[in-house]
Amino acid sequence: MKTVSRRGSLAQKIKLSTIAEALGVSTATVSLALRDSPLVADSTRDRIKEYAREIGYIYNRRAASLRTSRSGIVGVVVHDIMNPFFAEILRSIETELDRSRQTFLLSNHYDKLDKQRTFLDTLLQLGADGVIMSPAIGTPAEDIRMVEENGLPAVLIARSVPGADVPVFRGDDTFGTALATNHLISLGHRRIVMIGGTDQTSTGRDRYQGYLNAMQNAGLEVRPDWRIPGPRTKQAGFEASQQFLAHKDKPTAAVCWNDLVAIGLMNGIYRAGLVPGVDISVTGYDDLEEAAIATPALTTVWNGQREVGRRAARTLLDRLNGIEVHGGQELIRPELHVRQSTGKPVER
Amino acid sequence: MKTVSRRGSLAQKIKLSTIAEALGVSTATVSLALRDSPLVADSTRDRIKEYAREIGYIYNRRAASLRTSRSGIVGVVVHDIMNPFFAEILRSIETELDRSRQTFLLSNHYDKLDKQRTFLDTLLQLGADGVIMSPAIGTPAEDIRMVEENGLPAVLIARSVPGADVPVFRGDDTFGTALATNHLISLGHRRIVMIGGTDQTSTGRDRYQGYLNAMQNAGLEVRPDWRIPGPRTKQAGFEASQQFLAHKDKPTAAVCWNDLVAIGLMNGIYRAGLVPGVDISVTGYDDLEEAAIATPALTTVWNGQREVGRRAARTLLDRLNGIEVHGGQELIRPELHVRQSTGKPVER
DNA sequence: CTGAAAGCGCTTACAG
DNA sequence: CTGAAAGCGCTTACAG
Repeated sequence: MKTVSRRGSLAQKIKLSTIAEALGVSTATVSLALRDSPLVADSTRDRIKEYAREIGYIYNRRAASLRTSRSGIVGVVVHDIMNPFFAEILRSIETELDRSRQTFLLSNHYDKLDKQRTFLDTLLQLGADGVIMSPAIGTPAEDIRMVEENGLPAVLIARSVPGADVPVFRGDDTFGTALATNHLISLGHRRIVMIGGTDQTSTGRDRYQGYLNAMQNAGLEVRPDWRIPGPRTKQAGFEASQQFLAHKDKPTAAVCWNDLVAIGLMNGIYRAGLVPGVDISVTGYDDLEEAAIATPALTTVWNGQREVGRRAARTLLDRLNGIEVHGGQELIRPELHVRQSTGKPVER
Repeated sequence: MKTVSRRGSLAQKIKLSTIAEALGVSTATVSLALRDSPLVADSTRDRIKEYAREIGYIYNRRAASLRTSRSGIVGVVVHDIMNPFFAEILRSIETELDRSRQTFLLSNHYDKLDKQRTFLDTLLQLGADGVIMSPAIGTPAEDIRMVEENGLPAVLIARSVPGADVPVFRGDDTFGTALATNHLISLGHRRIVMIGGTDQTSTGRDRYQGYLNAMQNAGLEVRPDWRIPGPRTKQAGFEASQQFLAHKDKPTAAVCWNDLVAIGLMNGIYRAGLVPGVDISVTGYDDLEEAAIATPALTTVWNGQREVGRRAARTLLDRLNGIEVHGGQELIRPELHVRQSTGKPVER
């Protein structure tokens, strides 16, 4: 157990000029050679690259970026990267950005505007090339405009910001929730509750609207207390189960905000001695990998996470490469995946 | 739907000298004022800061960092940030780093050495101040030494790298797995299987060793085919359930690599018409938030994720601040949390 | 308490 | 195909 010091003993910093002097060429030539410029003779290039590798040269991106004003950094900020819904989006963004050798700088904002602002500020200070964001609740269009005006192009995912004229990629939530609700109605359910979510995001409003549309089109009554709003976590779903089961109207089915809420709810239903999919039907939303192996396997709505991430990343890369891109929303069409958590209603 | 161009129309870049000229002071004074140096008169400082805010000045960290060779960036690389085990560690790292106003740059390596190397390289190029890593399987000590020698101090979490003389924070896996195994033995189980994990990581070897120790200390037989190695996911646990249930020796309990595997296994047990915690006892590892709301609530080993993250971050920050720090491993002592997924054995 | 000047390590016209 | 020189936007001795 010996003590370690802050810095290793680096003999002395190796830089372009170190190589240039050693090989008797100019720094311009070294710079061009290392970036495979056709302006440099093959033999010169090979000599330079070989020598650079040999002495362990490390390219200084700060210096380069200061000069070129391109950093190779793309920021990504979402509510919570540990949420599997965002996780799946992030994976496809990562794949796309890796391909273009962009470094991606990730952050959570936990729906806190000031955390989001701090992050955007960091990106501006680092001279990031662009940002992909799922905006925090209450993000004003002005915040988006500010970063854009400072040379940081933005692309939105999952949520839109009214008044912000940038590309947005998200699922068609109204349509998707209607799919789930209609599925329950077609099984014979009449008393259907919606659990989770909030009116404060575009997603929240849209999903509730989809539920309302489906209920009303079927001529079913919608009671205000049939909506149990709340966080979008397993824990919240678990806790909502008590409120749900104690409901005097004995609802027979629940349309859940997402798979996490649905899985939590199903756990709560089990704890109460009932069987989800038999005694109570439950639908999720997102079709996380986990949905298929839940018990019972969860009927849910596939929300195109991969697609959202892929298209958002590509659109941003296009903007970086000077390709013109359309502002405005692009909706991915969701699909219903029927599994075992839904069935015909039984009277309790 | 109008087209958006790559860059907003930024009138012209505002920099220190813009402010200096406007206010008739030097850039040195502006620089010092913005960083609250006591060298600057209060009134001068206030004038400068006020004006900077007014015209929307954005600090250029690349330029500053080029000059000072400190970037304010700390890299964090783990197998998979979406894995809830790492997620909990990351959250506490985030909290610590936020407090010190360090930007944290996150990456997955998915246990691919070259992805890890690319990331470390990026950190070196960006002049990152330090790195916290859960090293990919097979990471040679040489890789750690290289980054350290290039001025990037490293701290390891969750896994150690033999021969690398840097601080390591992880749970005491041998002890923890022995806790779980002993718990099952004390309930009366004799045929206990270990599911998930691999011999290729220090964690994998240690956890298996803990299981072996407990079994042997109790004088119980350990058969080679009582180990079902595999990935550390729900999916893997789910799939292992078939192999487990088909076992000719009819094991009555399973020590799982982690909570994810345990939850997947329990789902598989349900699917087979058996009840975990009654017909088969199952233990997890990590005590994720999810463990407490699983069905049945999972008996598991708390692994000190928060603690690991917090101490790793603090140790790195100490190194950055020139405080001497001890290399070598620090083990967090795990605790057994008994819930409903374990009980006395029943003969099948 | 403030200013003039050098320099961090690159890249990019420009000249040859 | 290669080199000399300017400049990206900061910070830091140094001088006053």
